[in-house]
Amino acid sequence: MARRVNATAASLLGFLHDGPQSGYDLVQTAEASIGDFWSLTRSQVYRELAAMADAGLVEAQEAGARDRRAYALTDAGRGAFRAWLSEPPAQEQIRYPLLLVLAFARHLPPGQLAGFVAAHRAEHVGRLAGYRRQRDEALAAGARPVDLVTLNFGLRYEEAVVDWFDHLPPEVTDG
Amino acid sequence: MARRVNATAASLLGFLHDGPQSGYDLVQTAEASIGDFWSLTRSQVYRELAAMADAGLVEAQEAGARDRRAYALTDAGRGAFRAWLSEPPAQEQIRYPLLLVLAFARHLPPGQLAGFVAAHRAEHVGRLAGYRRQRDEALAAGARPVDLVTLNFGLRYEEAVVDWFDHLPPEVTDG
DNA sequence: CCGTGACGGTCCACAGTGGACTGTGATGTG
DNA sequence: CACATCACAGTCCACTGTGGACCGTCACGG
Repeated sequence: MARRVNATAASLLGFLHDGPQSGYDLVQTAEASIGDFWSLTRSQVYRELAAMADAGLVEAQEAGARDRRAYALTDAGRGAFRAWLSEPPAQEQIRYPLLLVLAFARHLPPGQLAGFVAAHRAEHVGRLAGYRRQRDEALAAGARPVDLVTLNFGLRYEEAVVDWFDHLPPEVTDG
Repeated sequence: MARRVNATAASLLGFLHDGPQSGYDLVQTAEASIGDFWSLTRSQVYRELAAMADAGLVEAQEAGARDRRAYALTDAGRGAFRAWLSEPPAQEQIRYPLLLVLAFARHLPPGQLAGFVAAHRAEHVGRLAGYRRQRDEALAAGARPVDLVTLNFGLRYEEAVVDWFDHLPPEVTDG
């Protein structure tokens, strides 16, 4: 009985539906397609691939140049992926260190915060611009609404965050 | 030289500024005050307390009833906390399994998603209502804007998410 | 007086993060 | 051509984070 896979492993199985890929490829693929709301690291990918190979969910192919080793989906892997898809997804997790600092702001010398806040705001403004560009490109390429759901999440999220930054009280934004 | 503390340990040091607390207390305190954007678990709290006691950042007091053991801040702990506050906070992390499922929606039988989506929407609607109640209570109690910054983040976030849910294409919401 | 449940903590397995490190092939420049 | 450089591909480790199982202890209601 193939052990239940975790969400990260499942995402790898998902990508392998499009053909065998190496760990390195999978990191790139994942970063590009789900990286905005699902982080994963090299270490994790190789660990999961090894574990899934053990469990028969994927099959390692012959190593190519530079030890490059592609993994192919097996039927058991396809089954494990479908099983994962049918489980109710867990709630999202957010950890925001800046909010932690804000929560302890009374312990900070005044003015200390402004720089941190400005840097984070700039980061979010940049991400928002990036998402808008992505959306425009996708629409120009004829994407359907259903293709934009995850991108739209990012858009709304970043809009909300930038809006929040723009309504912070002066105690927090004045350097 | 007191080792640099991580954000979780630092938050414990922050809470201990208000007086000695046990690990159990700290879990409650943290859950109530920063739980919405900074998760931590029992295991982690006891682990960090032990490590910080080793490093001299906190001091364990005599065990009371039920092995209850309170920890008190030391000067080194106060220093480590201030050092942490002065570091630029990292970017936030979001991991949203539902988006992962949506990203792989083409592998799902139609109709499968609707239930998941509805459940998550309901959860967010509930959280939004809770935040609004909290805000109203805080305002009624005379809170200043600066006291509401983290709560406002939650409010804007949940508003954005619910709005996103309300604009999902029918392929995703129809059961 | 006893069952139940909140209190308070320990322990473990698994998952996730990030950096250090190794070696290899492609590439472009003197 | 030789060689420096850099992207590729993977390994490994320490630390951090998550969640559940488990244990004993006290308080309180029936």
